[in-house]
Amino acid sequence: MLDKYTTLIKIESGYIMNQQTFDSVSEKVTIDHVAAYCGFSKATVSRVINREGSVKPATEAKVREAIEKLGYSPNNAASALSGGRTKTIAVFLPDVKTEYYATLLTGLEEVAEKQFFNIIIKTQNNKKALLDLAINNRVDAFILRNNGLKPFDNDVLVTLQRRGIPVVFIGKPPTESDSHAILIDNVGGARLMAHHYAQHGFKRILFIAGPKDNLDSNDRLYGFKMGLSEMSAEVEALDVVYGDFLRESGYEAAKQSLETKTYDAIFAASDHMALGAILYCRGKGIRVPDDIAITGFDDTFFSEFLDPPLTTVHQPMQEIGSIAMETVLRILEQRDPRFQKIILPTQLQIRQSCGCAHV
Amino acid sequence: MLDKYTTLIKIESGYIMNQQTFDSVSEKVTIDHVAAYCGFSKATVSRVINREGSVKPATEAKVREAIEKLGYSPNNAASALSGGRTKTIAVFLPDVKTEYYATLLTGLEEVAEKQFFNIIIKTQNNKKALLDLAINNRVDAFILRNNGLKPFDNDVLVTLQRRGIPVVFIGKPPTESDSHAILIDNVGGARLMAHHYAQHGFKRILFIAGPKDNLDSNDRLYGFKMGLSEMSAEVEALDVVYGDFLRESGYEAAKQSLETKTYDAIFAASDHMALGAILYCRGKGIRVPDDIAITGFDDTFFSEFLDPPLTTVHQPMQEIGSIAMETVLRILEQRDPRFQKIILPTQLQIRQSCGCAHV
DNA sequence: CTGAAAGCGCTTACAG
DNA sequence: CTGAAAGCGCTTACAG
Repeated sequence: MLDKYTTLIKIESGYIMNQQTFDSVSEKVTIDHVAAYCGFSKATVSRVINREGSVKPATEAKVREAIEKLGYSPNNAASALSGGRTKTIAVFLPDVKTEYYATLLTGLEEVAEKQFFNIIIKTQNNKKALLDLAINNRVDAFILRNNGLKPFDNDVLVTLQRRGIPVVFIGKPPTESDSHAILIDNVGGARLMAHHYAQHGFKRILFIAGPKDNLDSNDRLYGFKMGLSEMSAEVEALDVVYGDFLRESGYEAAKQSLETKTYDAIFAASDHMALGAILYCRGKGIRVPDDIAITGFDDTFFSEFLDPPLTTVHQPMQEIGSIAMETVLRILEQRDPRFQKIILPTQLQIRQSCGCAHV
Repeated sequence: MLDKYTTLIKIESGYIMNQQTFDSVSEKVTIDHVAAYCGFSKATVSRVINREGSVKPATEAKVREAIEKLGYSPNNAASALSGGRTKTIAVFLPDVKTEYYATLLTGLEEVAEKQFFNIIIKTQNNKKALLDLAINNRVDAFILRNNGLKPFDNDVLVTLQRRGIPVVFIGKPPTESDSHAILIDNVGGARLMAHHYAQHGFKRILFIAGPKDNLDSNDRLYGFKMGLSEMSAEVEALDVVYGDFLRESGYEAAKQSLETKTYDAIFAASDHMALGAILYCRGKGIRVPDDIAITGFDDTFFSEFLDPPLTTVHQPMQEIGSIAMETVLRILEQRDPRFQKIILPTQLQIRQSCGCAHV
């Protein structure tokens, strides 16, 4: 032990060893080193690191000084193996490429990095992989995004619960129960859009929805109808076609619908589908917004730069990510999260594709 | 041991235990279990898992059967701690939000997932964090994206090398040495763009570059000039302004330059800057491409949907990611990667912003 | 409030 | 080709 300790000191001060200069940060410092350095046992060192609270302030101070001095940071694998924290969070996302999820991930990453947590991302809803992470204690908690289509296996959720592994959902959780979830106000955003539609006086409206039983899409339609009726809008037609949130399906939906019927406006449940509809109109020489208004939902990066710039419902994507991560970390620290479900506000982003003039 | 083994069998067949039904996948199976099941020692089991090759085929078969039967998968923390594989790769990216990196990450993720490797992503070029991952054996290898501005500390690289941890760079590595790198053909792509410019007969050209000493940007300018001279283009002016690859800087560059001078065409070193330039022109009533041609580099998602659709140089972003990951895994498996440096081709993507007609 | 000791689940010399 | 044993760096009862 003394040997190790002596060695350590040398390294720390950057001495020459074996004909090579070692940098303090480039060599392994273990809990034994800091224990030796401060004169307490490694159990005690472990306790101050894990904030067990049962350590005398004076000794805590000495331990912390040693940690600082030696540049010690715990080996996560060892902690994990002995049942402690892994300091890593598993994140399951449908993909990582569409701007929506990329931005979400940015929010997640940002706060994780700040708290010295690692993120492991998985893009396949793979039951085996998920369980593996949980069972082997590779991960302290999960953040799950349910894409609204194939929900997570219930027995997976049960396993996590039985093992006491915290889970935070992004979007509606598969079971109502007592799961934590970060949601956005789909209903409210669509409702605002409806109010705006009423002001424009649109009478024949096409709603391009997401997949038929997608919860987000359904909420948006629900809110839209609610808003329309609140304004006693004299709607002659409110037709609904189903897409899959992607551009291509928006194009197809517009094509199908506009070939047989005319509308004053299209409200798409995603900006990508709105883009598809705009592209269809552009190809057909139908002018937006002069001949038809087209609006979306999401306010993704490109919406602002479309021609015409897209009127849409803004949702705080990055914030969803950062709040989800904060919630998870708060649960892990036993600081009871203040809310079980957090609903983030959406807001109407008026640009020109609805027919409003450029200001 | 027998006890454990018996228990295991019960679980495996889904028996009722302690008034609760256990699912085989939801309980922990260790190397001891499979050793007991197949009658060999755990050392042997470990050997077949790690493909040490020194195992008799007959026993390997039995071990594999046991593994399969019990649904065993090794505990990564334990492997890591005892000096083995962690089955996780660290990925350092400047960000994860811009489409460029999001797509890269998708490629990375895709092949990692397929090979049952985990990815830990970091978006801060944080020396401490990087070393931590390496020193604590949290990670088998690194994939590093040098953003061309603040290169990775050389002593970090030295540390990795000394520990024998494989590193693959995306983009030019900071030191030429013998590092693995996945590159794209910046020079070739820009050269093709120059040829196209020559065909259009553009004489007064503005090049909106990236940061002054950014390698990608410099290569693009180099290739562009090369292409121009190859065609003996009669260029009256080739001015260069520097941006930072982002939209705003493209806008500013266009503003500065077009206020004092007129150009036939602008070639921006990124699509985002090209977008900025287009936005500036749109605001000023300068028609693209009628009054001025504007082209970019990257072929990001939105380029196709701009008005006019952007002529640009396509680079295979997702492929860069997947090849980088494949290269890393190949190195880890000791299968010598076929190439030290891999340069992926770029190609000219002609759309309308250069003045070519819609076909 | 603190320490000695066992144990987490692997891998890897070392024998044979 | 295979096994017994030590050890990786922590955490956590259990004592005191």
